[in-house]
Amino acid sequence: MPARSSSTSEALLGLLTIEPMSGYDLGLVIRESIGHFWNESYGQIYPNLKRLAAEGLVASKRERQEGKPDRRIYSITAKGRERLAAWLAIPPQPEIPRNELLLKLFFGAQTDAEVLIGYVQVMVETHRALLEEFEKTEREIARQREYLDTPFWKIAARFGQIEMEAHLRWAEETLAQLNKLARKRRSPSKARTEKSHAGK
Amino acid sequence: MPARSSSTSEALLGLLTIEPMSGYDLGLVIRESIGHFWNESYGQIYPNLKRLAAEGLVASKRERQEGKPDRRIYSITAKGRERLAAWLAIPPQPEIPRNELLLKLFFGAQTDAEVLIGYVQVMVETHRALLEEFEKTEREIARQREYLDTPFWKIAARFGQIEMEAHLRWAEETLAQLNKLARKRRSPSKARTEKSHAGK
DNA sequence: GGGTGCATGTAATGGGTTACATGATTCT
DNA sequence: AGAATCATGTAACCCATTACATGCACCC
Repeated sequence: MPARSSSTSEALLGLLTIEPMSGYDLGLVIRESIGHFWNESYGQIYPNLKRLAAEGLVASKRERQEGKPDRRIYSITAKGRERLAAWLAIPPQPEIPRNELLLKLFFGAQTDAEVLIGYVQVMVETHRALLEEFEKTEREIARQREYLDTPFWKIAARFGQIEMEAHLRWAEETLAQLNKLARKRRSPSKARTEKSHAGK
Repeated sequence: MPARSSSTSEALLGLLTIEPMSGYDLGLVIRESIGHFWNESYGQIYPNLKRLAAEGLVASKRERQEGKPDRRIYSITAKGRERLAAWLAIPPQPEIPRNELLLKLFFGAQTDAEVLIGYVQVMVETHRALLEEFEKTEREIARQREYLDTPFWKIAARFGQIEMEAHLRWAEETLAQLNKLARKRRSPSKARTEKSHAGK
C-alpha cells in the first residue's frame, strides 16, 4: 500500500529480539501479540526473512525435529539490532485508516436503518470480544515476571482496551440514533420526504 | 491491499449521490468529509471514474468554465444507485489496522523511553487538532438545515470525536508510564539489568 | 516571467493478500 | 485412507501511492 517503505521486516526483527523463531512461529506469534495493530501474512513473512538473511540482519539454522518437518530458525544479528534501533529512531508514520463500516454509515441515507443497525450490532459483539481479549492479555502480562518488554506490551494492550471501550460507547449512542431514524421513517406522520440530493 | 475488491468506486458513487461533481472536486470533498476514515488519491479517482462511466454507473458531461480549464462533471445514474444499494447491503469488512506508533512502542525496550515520549507527544498534538476538527464538523452539521444525510454524517463525526478522546486519555496514561520508565532507567539504584531476551 | 491554483490524466513502483504447491507425520 | 497440523515457499493478482506530464489562466 505505501509506495515507499513498509515496516514489515522491522516488525519481524523486533519479534526476533524476544526469541529466535521460525517463519511459521512468527506467523503465530504475530496473530497473538501484535496482531491487533499489525498483521503479516506468510506470503510476506517468508520472502522478507530471506531478504533479511541475505542482508545479514538475521542468521538462520536448520533444526531437525522428531515427528515433524524440519524448521528453519531465525535469530537476529548485531547488525539486525542496529537496523531495528535505526527504525525505532524514525518518527512513526500516521496510519491512513479505511473504515468500511463508517463509510457505509456515512451513506446510510441510501439504505434502510435496520440494515445499518445490524452492522453496528455485529460490531458491538466483535468489539466486546476484543475488549475481553485485551483485558486477558493485560492480566497475563501482569502475571508474568516483569522484564524489560512487559511495560511496553502493557501499553499496547491498554490502547486496545481504551479504544474498544470508546467504540462500544459510540455504538450504543449510534444504535439509539439509528432506532430513532428507523421509527421516524416507519411512521410517515408529518414526515417530509425531503430530497436526499443537495441539488445545486 | 485487499487481493479482491475494494470499495473505492462505491465511495465515489456515494459521494455523487450528494451532488454531481468532477474528479477534482471528489478529491477535495473526500479530504474534508470522509477523509478521516476513507482516503482516495487522484491516481485512484480518475481511473475509477472512467471505469464507472464505461459500466454506465455514472454519466459525464463536459462543462466549460471561464478563466478555468474545462471540467468533466459526473453524476450517478439509476444503475449506479442500484450498485451502491447492493454494496450497502453487504456487511462491512473489518479493517486490518497497521499502527506504526503502537508497533514501535511494542518494541520500546529496544530504544530510549525519551524517544517514545516524543512520539506520543506528537500524537497528542495531532489528535487534539483532529478532535477539534471533528467537533467543528459536528457543529457545522448541526447548523445546517436537516435533511436525509445529516444524521449519518453526525454519526461519523461522533465516531471521530469519541475515538480521539479515548486516544488522548491513553496517551496521558502512557506518558506517565514512560516517564516512570525513563526515571527508573536513569537511576540504576537497585535496577537489575535483566536480559531483554526471554530465552528458552 | 514565474509561482500558484485548477484540472485531468498515466506510469512506475512497491506492497500485500490469496491461492496454489509440496510434503511429512499423527490422529481417527 | 483421509483429515489435520506442521512447515516452507512461490506466483498471480490487484490495488494504492507517488511521481510525472500537460496546459491554461490569474496574480504579483
